[in-house]
Formats: sequence, C-alpha cells, structure tokens
Amino acid sequence: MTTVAPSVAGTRWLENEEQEAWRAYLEATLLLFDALDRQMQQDSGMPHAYYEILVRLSETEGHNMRMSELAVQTRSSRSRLSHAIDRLQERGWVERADCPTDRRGQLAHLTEKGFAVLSEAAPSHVAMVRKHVIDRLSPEQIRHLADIGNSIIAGLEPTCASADRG
Amino acid sequence: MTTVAPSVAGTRWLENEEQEAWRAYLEATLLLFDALDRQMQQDSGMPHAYYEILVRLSETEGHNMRMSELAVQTRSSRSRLSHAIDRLQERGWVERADCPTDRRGQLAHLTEKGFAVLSEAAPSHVAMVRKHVIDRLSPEQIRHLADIGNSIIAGLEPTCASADRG
DNA sequence: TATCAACAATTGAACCCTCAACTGAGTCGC
DNA sequence: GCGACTCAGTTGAGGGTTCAATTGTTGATA
Repeated sequence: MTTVAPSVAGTRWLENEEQEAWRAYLEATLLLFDALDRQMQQDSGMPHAYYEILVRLSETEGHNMRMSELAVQTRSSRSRLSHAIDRLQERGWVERADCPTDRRGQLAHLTEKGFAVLSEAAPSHVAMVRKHVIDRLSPEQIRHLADIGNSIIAGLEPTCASADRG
Repeated sequence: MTTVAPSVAGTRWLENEEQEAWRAYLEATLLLFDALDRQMQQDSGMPHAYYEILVRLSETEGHNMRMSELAVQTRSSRSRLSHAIDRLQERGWVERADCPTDRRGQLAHLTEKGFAVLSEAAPSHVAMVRKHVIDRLSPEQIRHLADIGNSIIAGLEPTCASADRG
C-alpha cells in the first residue's frame, strides 16, 4: 500500500523492513501451500487439508477422535470438517461412529484403507516439505521459524478469537 | 506422521525440531490467513486475495497492469485471476481494457471507486498484520522471517516449476 | 420435571479456486 | 503467405470453504 500510505492519517503503516518481511512470508507461503496442495492432489487425490486430518487421526490411540477435537487440531471450522469427513467417508478412508459418552457427539475413525492411503502419501509429502522448507534453512533458522510460528499462534489461539464460527 | 514413520523405509522423516518448526509454521499460517480473510470479507466484502490484486494495481503508474503480469505478482494462476477480475469488475472496482501493443493482451485497471475501497480497507488490514505478526516479533525476528521467506521463494519461483498452470 | 440456554454436528447455498479445454493473436520456418 | 507452434486470456465444470440456519442433546435452574 505504499502509494496510498501517505494519504490516510492515523494508521501506523509498515516500515520498509517490516513490509519486506511480510511480503516475503506471504508470497513464500502462497507458493508453498499451492505446491503442497497440488502435489497431494495429484499423488493421492485429496487436498493437503484432508491429509492433515488423516495424520491427526493416525496419531491417536484407536485411530479415532471426536469431531470437535479434530476440528480444533486441524485448525478447521466444524462445518468444514463435517464436509471433509463426508468426502473421506465416500472414499472409504474414514468412518463415522456414535460417541459412547455423549449422544451429541460423533467419532471420526481412520479405516485400514485410509491408513494405507496415508502411508502411501506421507513419504513424498515429507520429501516436499524437506525440499522446499527444511533443507533450505539452517538449524538456526529452523529454530527461528518455530519461535516465530509459536508467537503468531499465541496471538490467534481460538480462545482469543471472538465467537463460534461453524 | 510420527506413528507411521518407523513403518516406511527409505524416507528421511523430520527430526523433532524440524517437525515442531513445520507444524508451528503451518498452524500459525492457517490461523493467520483465516483471520485476515475473515476480516477482509467482513470489512470490505472481498477475500484477501482480491485485496492484494487491488494493492498491486494501485502501485503502478496509471493504476493498470497486464493480466499475465498481475498474475505473476499476485502468485495467482491466469484462470484464477480472470475469475477474480470478473468479480471485481461486477463491483465496479476494476475495469478491463485492450492492450494497445498486443491484441491478445488485456489490461486490468483500478477504478476510482476501487481505489476508494482499497483506501478504506487498508488501515484495518495493516493493523491486523501489525497486531498478529509484526508487533509480536522483535526486529531481529522480522529479519529472520524475511530471510526464511526469501529462501523458500527461491526454491519455488515459477521459473523452477514445471509447466503452465492455467 | 419443565424450561431454556449452550453445545455438537450437519446442511445447503453462495462463493472461490483448480483443471482442462477453448478462442484468438503473435511468431517462426519455409 | 501458409502451417504449426506458442502465447494471452477466458470459460465452465467440479470440488472445497464459508456462512447462516437447523436438528438434536445436554446441563442448569427453578
């Protein structure tokens, strides 16, 4: 917004270094997420967000999780997750089950087939993350990235946000 | 993919520190982009990506740019940009014009109305970026973020990618 | 136990993006 | 100047996400 900057009063605009950092982060992330999504779509026929769902399920005892908890962990809205589980269920990679302790609840369960698909997808996904992120950064930069990410998360945790969204 | 990791051979998995950095970056970015998109949608009725289009146009002499150049600068596919300009044109914020030097080409031109909308949208957007990113980081971290971003971009520049995509 | 607010999850419409196919214009070789 | 190839941009279908509304359940209170 350089050209508009001087024309609006009362706003603390970004300094040059801040602007450069923001744009570098923004563009890097757009390119990267695009590349990850495309690769996942081509290799496994699902978007990257769905892969993350399968990952989270695979990391639990029993390969299942409450919908709402899964939504939190994948940083997804309830609605989005519900639609996503629909698709994954159609493919037979995930199943729904009633929650034994709360009749409002549903469990998402990763099937054998889903686990197989995940195991199939993981190596090239990790390779991609390595190639485009991890292996391009020094160990120091990797620590910096973790710190920066955690700082940003701390200011945006769902508990800080306003209302329910979906 | 911790649980699957040991079961698949030949893949160099992420170390703990690498995994943490990657997840922190991923989650921070999901939360942040979500928040930015939501704010822009509520305040100005457009997604963040459309705002970036207006910003790029506002930064040029004459407030216009070739579609293909605009696509490169906004890290967008030609198709995506074309659809986006459709929407912005419907709202009267952007106009299309024939390119004088190449009859295949089109210019996207930011209208007065579009510029006004942008000027309206910019302050709270910048405030958001400040609040959730810039002001949470030290000057040193801001330099680190720029370096990290640029390293990632260097490995993903369109020239490195394979074919045309839209 | 009746009532009412909060919660868990789903639904459908509207919107955005991707992909592949297409139109029309420039370019190169002959 | 003709054909084949490339380039700029658009189009429409299909799929993902968001938002607001809805269903059914739980918990608190009187």
